[in-house]
Order: sequence, then structure tokens, then C-alpha cells
Amino acid sequence: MLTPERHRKIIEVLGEKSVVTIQELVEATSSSESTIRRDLSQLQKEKKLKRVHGGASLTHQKSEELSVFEKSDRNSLEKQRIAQYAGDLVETGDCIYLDAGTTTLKMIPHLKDREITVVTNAISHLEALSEHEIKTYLIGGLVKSKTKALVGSSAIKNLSSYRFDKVFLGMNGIHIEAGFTTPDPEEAAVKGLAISLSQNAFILADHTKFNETSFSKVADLSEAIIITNEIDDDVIYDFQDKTEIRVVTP
Amino acid sequence: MLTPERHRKIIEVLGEKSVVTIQELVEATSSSESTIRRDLSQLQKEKKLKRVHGGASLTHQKSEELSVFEKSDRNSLEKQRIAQYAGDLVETGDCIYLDAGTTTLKMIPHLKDREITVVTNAISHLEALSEHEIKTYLIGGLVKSKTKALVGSSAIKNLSSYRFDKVFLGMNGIHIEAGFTTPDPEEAAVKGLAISLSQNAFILADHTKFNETSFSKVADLSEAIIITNEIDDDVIYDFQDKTEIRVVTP
DNA sequence: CATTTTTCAATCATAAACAATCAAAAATAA
DNA sequence: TTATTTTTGATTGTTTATGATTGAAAAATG
Repeated sequence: MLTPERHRKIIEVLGEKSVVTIQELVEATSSSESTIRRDLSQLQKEKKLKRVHGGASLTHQKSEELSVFEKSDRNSLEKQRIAQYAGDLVETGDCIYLDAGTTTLKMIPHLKDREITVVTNAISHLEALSEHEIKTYLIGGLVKSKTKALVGSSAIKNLSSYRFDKVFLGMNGIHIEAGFTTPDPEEAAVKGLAISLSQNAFILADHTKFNETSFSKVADLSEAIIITNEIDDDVIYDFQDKTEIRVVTP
Repeated sequence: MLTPERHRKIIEVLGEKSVVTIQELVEATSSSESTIRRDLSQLQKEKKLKRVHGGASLTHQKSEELSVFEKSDRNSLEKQRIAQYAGDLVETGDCIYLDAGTTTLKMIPHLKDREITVVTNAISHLEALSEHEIKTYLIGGLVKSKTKALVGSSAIKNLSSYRFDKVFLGMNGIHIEAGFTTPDPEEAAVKGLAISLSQNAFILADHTKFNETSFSKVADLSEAIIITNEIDDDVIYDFQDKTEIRVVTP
């Protein structure tokens, strides 16, 4: 296996799992431990990952102080766990909506081998979906070139012709009074509609999103179930009057 | 095997695999290691690939250039000219439909700097469209994982809500009696509908498509204008009774 | 805390891949 | 045809990547 191929594989595995052991990589690439160690050193130098004892973990591109480094690492792992939990909720035969966003993207590997149908507004999810052989519908609409998501009135019209068993969304702000919020009004409209199209709407959010508000309101707290993890008990206490909140324990 | 042929082959293999070993190329071209090494050096100098120990890997290129190389046919230049002619037909303010396919993809660089709106069913065109900052709508529908095009009843429904100044389509077969044909029935349905949504539908086809028929009928010859080049005079004579045919001269 | 186990970086021999060179073969020109 | 240039494949010594081995360092265990 050639070096760039190996590197790509390593990054790919990390993208799906957030943390990986050297042994796993040795197997995945059928090369020796020494080689993997060298690869990891190099990729670390290129800031593509962070070495940890026994393997490697994702790193966020932000090159700030060390504590922040660790924090963003933990977030990614957090997202990973949330994504896995959410993925496990999906049952054979379900028709689900998958919103654009990094957490929902991480759900895809966990949707494998169930005969489900996915509807999405995220062009960036298509590759992973097709890799895992999942039947996929894209809603129509204006292509937002920055985020590669579909928005606009035509997206709304198109989306409203579907109904879902379950809906999974990312969210930027979750607040007791402001409810669910997100920066972009157009994306907010799409998210809000998606929530209303299913009896089971799930918001995937790590702890950093709580008590934050963003520009555009998507929905009231009561309209969707929150999936999160590593959150203070008093925060849960505050929210559980307003909506169902599920905490994923590691 | 001739040098340009070898080079094309190398790029083609790379397009499919991203990374390739020298040994694989030696086999694929039945030439010696030395020759392949020389080829790789040269192609690297031309920025077409990047050499790595043991072989070569893709460099990041603009999407339309990439797919130009993927198709290793000598018709590539022909398609290029047709695409340019078609691109020049588009006027400021136009709203056009761009079908999936290699020739229509090549139109995109020629659409620059006019304030147009593009509607397409081709996910593979999005990157190039966004690179050239063209306002783009995607129709909704089922994602066909092989061709990355949108098809199905939902695509049809979605597409039928638009009207276009001009429509540009690729086509597999053009035949005096069978009309316009293409292998996939689902894609044929989308193409056929697109043609009916504009007063100006253009079929982009190099000379190899003439007097060929494929499985699914898209439309009658009279429904669209054919753009082609390098075609025998007697073929033109046959067709010009049935429809308008424009020959792009180099 | 001491001990055991695992993981690590450094070193080294080996095998693979490399650039450079050269002669034969093929293509082109005279 | 012959002469000249270009392309090719084999050979050379050199460089690079790899995997095994080692003792040191770090976690895990008791």
C-alpha cells in the first residue's frame, strides 16, 4: 500500500471513528506498526490528526492553546457518540430525514445494512450515503454554494411533499426561552419544516450548544427530542420540563 | 503503445483509483518501468499528477479539467468545441437547464460572468458551477448512485415546475427514425421533460452519436436543435429535413 | 508503591524504488 | 536506401521506505 493511500485511509477511519488504535490501522492497511507510527508522526506534523497514547485522534484545525485543542477533540468524540446513538434509533424500513451538518454526517456509517430510505438537503452527505449503499432522495432547491446545502422556497415546497418516520437535525443554539435557533434564516426554514413532518424529530447537539441562541428560530423546544451527552445535571433539570432530553453516556 | 496514449491511460487509471503503483501501470500499458517513470516525471511537470514513492497520486485539480481527462477519448476536443459553442448561446439573464453528462459539464467554464440561473439534475456539475459562481438550482429526486444524477417521479414532478430560456442535453443516440435515445429509461424521462419545458432545446452530440439508437426514446428529432461538428455532408443532408442541425467548425 | 504490560522512539538490515546512463530499437529525415 | 533523432528497455549504483528489534517511557495492574 502506497503512502498517500495509507494516509488517506487513516484520515478516513478517523473521520468515522474519531479515535483509532495503532493496531486497528495496522490491520486496515496491512502494514507494520513502525510504518503506521511514522505515518502518524507525519500526519500530526501536517496537523491532520493528533497522536495519543495507543493511537490517534481527530484534531480540529483550530490551532489555539492546548486546552482548547483537547476540548475540541472531546467535542468531536462527543458528536461521534451522539451520532452513533441516533443511528441506532433508526429501524429497518424507516424513512428518515437527515439534515446537513457534521453530526448528522457521522450518523451515516451507523445506518448500514438496514433497508431504509434517506431524504436529505445535504449534498455533502451523498458520497457517504452512496458508499454505504443507502437509498437516497435529495430535495430540490437552490444550492447554497458555501455549505452545499439546498435551501429556498423550492426546497421548502419539495420537502413538504414528504413524511418521515424520524427526522435528525443539527442545531446551533438551544435555549430555554428562544427554543432551537440557527444562524441562517433559509436553513432555519428548512429545518423547521422538517421537524413538522414527523412525529419523531431529534436534535443532535453537544453540550456547547446549550443556553446559546442564534439568529433564526427553528422551532420550540417541545417540538423535538434533544440527544446530547456530558451535560450538567442542572441543565438537564432546566430543560426537561420543556422537552424530552436524552443523554448518551459513554 | 504510443506516448500520448500511455499518458491518457495513466491519467484515466488515476481518475478511477486516486493512487496507482508503477507496477500496475507497467501492466496496464505493457511497457517498461523506465518508460513509466519517464511518463510520470513528465506528467508531474505538467501538474497532471503527483509522484509518490512507488507510484503516483492525483493532484487537486478543477473538476472540469479532471473529468476532461477521465474520458480518454479523442472526441474530447470535439466535445470541447461543441460545449464552447453551446455556452456562447447563453445570454445574460437566461435561465437554463443543464443535463447530466460530460459535454454539458464542459459548457460550465464558458458560462462565466453572465448573470444566469442554472437548473440541473447533475450532482457532479455542482462543483464546477460553484467554482464559477453560477446561481444553481438542483431538482429533487432519487439519487442514482452510479451516475450521480437525479431521476424518478419526484425529479419529474420537481422539474416540471420550471420553465427555461434554453435547455442543453447530452444524448447517446440520434437516428432519423428512432429520434433521440438514451440507455436509461429514467434518465430518458427527465431529458424528455426538460426538452418540453423550453422553446429552445439543444442536443450536444459529437459525430459518433449519429445513426445510433439506444434503449429509451427521449423525443422526436423535431423537438430539439442538434449541435455537433465534423460530420459528413450527406449525414447533414439526411437530418436537416427533420430538424435544425448546427455544425461547429473548428 | 512496585510490578507488569503496553506503547513508544531509535536503530538497523533489507528490500524496494529511484535517477542516471547507455545501447538497441523505432521513428523520422535526407 | 542511409543517416539522424527519438524513444525505449536494461543496467548501474544510490536513495528511500519498510519491518523487526531494542531499551526506554508510559499506562495499567495488583
